[in-house]
Amino acid sequence: MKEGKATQQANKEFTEECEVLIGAVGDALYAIGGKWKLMIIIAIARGNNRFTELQRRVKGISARVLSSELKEMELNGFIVKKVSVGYPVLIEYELTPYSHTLEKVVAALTEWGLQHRQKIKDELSSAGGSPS
Amino acid sequence: MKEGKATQQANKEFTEECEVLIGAVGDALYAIGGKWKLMIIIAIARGNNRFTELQRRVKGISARVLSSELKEMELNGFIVKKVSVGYPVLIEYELTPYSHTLEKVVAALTEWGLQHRQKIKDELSSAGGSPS
DNA sequence: ATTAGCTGTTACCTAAAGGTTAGCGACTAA
DNA sequence: TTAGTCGCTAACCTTTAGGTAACAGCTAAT
Repeated sequence: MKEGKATQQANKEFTEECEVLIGAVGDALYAIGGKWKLMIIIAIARGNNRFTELQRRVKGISARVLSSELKEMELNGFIVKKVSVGYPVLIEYELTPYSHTLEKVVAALTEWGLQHRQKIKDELSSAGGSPS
Repeated sequence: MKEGKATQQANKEFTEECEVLIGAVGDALYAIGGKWKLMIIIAIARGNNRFTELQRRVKGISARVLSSELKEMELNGFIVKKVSVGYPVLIEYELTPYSHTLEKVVAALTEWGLQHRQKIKDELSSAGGSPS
């Protein structure tokens, strides 16, 4: 059970680093967690700027939830709502520069999601592919 | 409103790509979403392999939730539970190779989380730093 | 005149996630 | 003997995310 002082010190730093990292993912998940926010960001980034467009693109989201997510995301500085007072009134949602800081996160998550789906598919087809 | 055929084709591919991406993040969030899973993975990766250790490291998690998360993560192939039948019985959780595929995701998320926390802190101190 | 699209809001409800408290069985240390 | 650690589990409860349905005011098309 004995540890030298150097080892103890190393452990302590390791532990602290660990807590910082855990805190950081906690913050990140708090801000962009949930089922929809990242999907909405992807959709807007891909040129879907209008409410109904988003509703169609983000499969399964309801108007109520889309509306409340957009509001929250605007409040938190991820998107801006632009109202063109032309005719008819045109409402568009756009990403702020801040939401572009999420690019790496989105990229990592989509990449992982793609290979994860592939893995699940492979497992299913090898396990239950041709049942007796 | 007119679009050439080439433009329409480009739009269609863009749209499809968008749906694939949205589907992928959806899958990813389904598998590793929620408040705790990534935190637990970080903690285990940092050498916290035992139940009580994890409970202490992942601040705020309850025994009930930790237990059920560990079970689910074992089921989904992210961790393994090792029982050493020595004395006393020693139970350790370890990451599988598969959970290491999450490294990029974890890295991106922690990096973003760190700068996000910094941003929030800056906003607070400049907005409410020295009220009259 | 009716229908449909656009951009939401409101009220209501369900399901899932997660928190709280308590305790068990086996052990150890004071 | 008492108190504490470890690795949970059960029962119960609260909170929150999210779904459903209806409707609103406006315009455009049939």
